[in-house]
Amino acid sequence: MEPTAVRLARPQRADARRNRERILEAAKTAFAGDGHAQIEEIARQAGVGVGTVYRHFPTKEALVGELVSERLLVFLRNATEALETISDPWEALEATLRRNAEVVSRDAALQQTLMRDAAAWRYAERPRADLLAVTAKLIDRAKATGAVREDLRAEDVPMLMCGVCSVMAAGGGPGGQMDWRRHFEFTLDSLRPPMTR
Amino acid sequence: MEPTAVRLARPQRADARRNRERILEAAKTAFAGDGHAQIEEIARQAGVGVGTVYRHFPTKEALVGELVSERLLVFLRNATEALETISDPWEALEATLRRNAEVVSRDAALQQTLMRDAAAWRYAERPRADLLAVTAKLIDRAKATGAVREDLRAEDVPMLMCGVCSVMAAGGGPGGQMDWRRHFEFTLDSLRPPMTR
Amino acid sequence: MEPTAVRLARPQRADARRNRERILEAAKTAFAGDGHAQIEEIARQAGVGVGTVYRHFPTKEALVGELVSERLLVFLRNATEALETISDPWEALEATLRRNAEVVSRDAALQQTLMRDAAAWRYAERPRADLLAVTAKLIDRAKATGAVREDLRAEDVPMLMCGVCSVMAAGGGPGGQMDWRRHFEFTLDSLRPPMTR
Amino acid sequence: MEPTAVRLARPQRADARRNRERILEAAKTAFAGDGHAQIEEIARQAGVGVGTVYRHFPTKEALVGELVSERLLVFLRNATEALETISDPWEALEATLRRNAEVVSRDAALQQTLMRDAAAWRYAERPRADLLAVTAKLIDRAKATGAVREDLRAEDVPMLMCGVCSVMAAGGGPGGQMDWRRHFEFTLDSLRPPMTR
DNA sequence: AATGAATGAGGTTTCATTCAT
DNA sequence: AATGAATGAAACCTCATTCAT
Repeated sequence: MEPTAVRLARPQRADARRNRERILEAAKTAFAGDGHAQIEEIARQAGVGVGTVYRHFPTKEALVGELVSERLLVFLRNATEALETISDPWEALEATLRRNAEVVSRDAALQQTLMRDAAAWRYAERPRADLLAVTAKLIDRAKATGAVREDLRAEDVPMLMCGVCSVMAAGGGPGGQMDWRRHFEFTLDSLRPPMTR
Repeated sequence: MEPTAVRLARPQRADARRNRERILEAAKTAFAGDGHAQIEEIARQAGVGVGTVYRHFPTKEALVGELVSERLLVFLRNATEALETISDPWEALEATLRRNAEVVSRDAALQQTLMRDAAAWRYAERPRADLLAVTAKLIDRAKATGAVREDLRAEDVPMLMCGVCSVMAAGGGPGGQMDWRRHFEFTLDSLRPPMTR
Repeated sequence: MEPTAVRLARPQRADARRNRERILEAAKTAFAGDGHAQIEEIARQAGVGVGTVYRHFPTKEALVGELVSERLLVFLRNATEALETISDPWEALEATLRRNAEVVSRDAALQQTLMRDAAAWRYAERPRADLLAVTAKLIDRAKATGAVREDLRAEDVPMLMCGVCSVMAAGGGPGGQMDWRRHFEFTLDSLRPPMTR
Repeated sequence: MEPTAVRLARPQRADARRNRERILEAAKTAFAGDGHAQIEEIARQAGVGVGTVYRHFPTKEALVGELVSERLLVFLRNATEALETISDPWEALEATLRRNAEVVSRDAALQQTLMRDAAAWRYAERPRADLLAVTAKLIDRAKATGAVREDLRAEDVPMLMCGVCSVMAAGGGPGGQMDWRRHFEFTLDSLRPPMTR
């Protein structure tokens, strides 16, 4: 199934791969709490030594960056799928954003990172670009039917989702009055063409 | 040696008050940079010892909370003023939000706090309630003219501004593509009544 | 006894001063072994927390530098004393070098540092310069009587003593055949004017 | 599967030997910088895995020891050659020392080791003994002509060279005033018979 | 024989907070 | 009231060596 000829870069030892996954998994869990996590704890949870973590990820930042990348790939998958399976342009865009928001809402790590650890983005350039491209397609299709405002750009989407994420991360907010789903609906509405007043 | 009789009426209160102000001022400056600040540095800038900082604020969190409170009072003032001086309901609301956003944009400390240091909100309960009350008046007036959506609530405003703040804090974001003013305009649009489609 | 007017810089709290001494003392002992020492261990020996060590010395290097400085002051004292009390120029120079070599021989930390931790020298610029000045006087006096070679310079002394130190640090050397006192005698001889052959 | 019969005569020894050479070469280069080197880096430079390094040398110390041995053999060759080709005893001794010093000066690894890594000497017993023997011959010849002091011993030479090496390793020293060649000249002078005063 | 993944004991440094002076 | 010295739990990262593949 895997044509050997294609294996250009190291096939990577099975156990190493498994460890890598375990570390990523442990990191995800560790960050999930409040967005903070120590390498030692991640290592312990993954059942490996700290050195192993550092073998796989040169820096804590790189580890977080990988987490972000992984998530972006999920976003990308959702976006691509919506583009291909949902015929109504607005519905496709909405479904994409809604699914991705739900994905993020399950993981504080990403929220925190999407917003504050700007440096980690460096490690996720590729998936970010890809996601942006698909987003642009979704938007263009929607513009064609007049479902979204004319001035909407693909780059607006991460910006808008950043806002949604911040509400998630606020965790209910001061009076427990912050509901990210409500914020999300406002955000969706803001994508619509303006009223003719 | 110490005239006890005088102490009852809180003598040298002036000294303490001045120190308090100095600490707050120093903290504002310190946080302004990137939202991080060490107590020791704040103390030095204020020209006092760390111990003095802790005499005035039991905890770093409390200090940040006070900063937030102060800012909320500014918000409150802006909101009250708009309510009293701008006759058009929508313009009053818009002006309030715009001014307050500009205020926040000048100070990373508040941005960071508004979003991540949820705990600090505890120390600002009073001004928060007051601000909410005035905001409610601004919104009600606007609803009466149909300028804003019917389901808009005063509690939505901090939530929406949280989103705007997060974009400020992102400082341009990954590709330097995040512009909080643009996000603010989207947010304003989302307050409007939905199109009749 | 202490004229208050003179107290220009912080009188420094008594306990702080004591701690500083204790840390220095502990560091001396710790390094004495094999020239290696950990901050934690030094702190424990001094009966203080690591933080205290870092309050007094910003960096491990700075701590070592202080150790070097202290030692240089001892050298300086020996040199000055010899200059003042020993009338024969050669004997004064010889006594200085001999005493200082003995001082160093009791402490591996300094030996190691004198030779390998070049960076630590930065923290000892002042005493180094002073020592060099007195050494120059000792040498000039000796030159006048023809007791030392004409081309000898004050800067040669640290260089020559570096050699002696390295033999100390070698601790007997491979076959246990290295005796720094013997090396010292060779070194002394090399200061003499060349034979007329 | 594995032809046991053949294995008795140590087959593929060529491979192993080549690896060994490559490791040694890489180590030499790696140490040349500042005397520090990590096994992993050495392995990479040699194009082998760390495990292979450890197969050839049980310990980092042993590897360094081998490096020292190699160098001692060069010294030995120089000494032997001088003994055979230079008729004037003093000139032969001087040339030997001068050449060997130059050799060392090109390689920080050896300098560092000659002085501080006393343990590594253990791995170089044999060449050390040989070198000592030839040195003794050089010295004896020189003594016969009165060119060197009567109390000079072969064992003094490594001791004296240790001093010279330390000056090399100091790399210019604190004020950049340490010149190992100057130290070497002093050292040479100290070998001479004392003046009759 | 070779590989390189894994280990984990260090090592340095930071900083919110407490407490003796 | 004020001071700033002291604390010590984290936090990140390195590297000689072992061991499964």
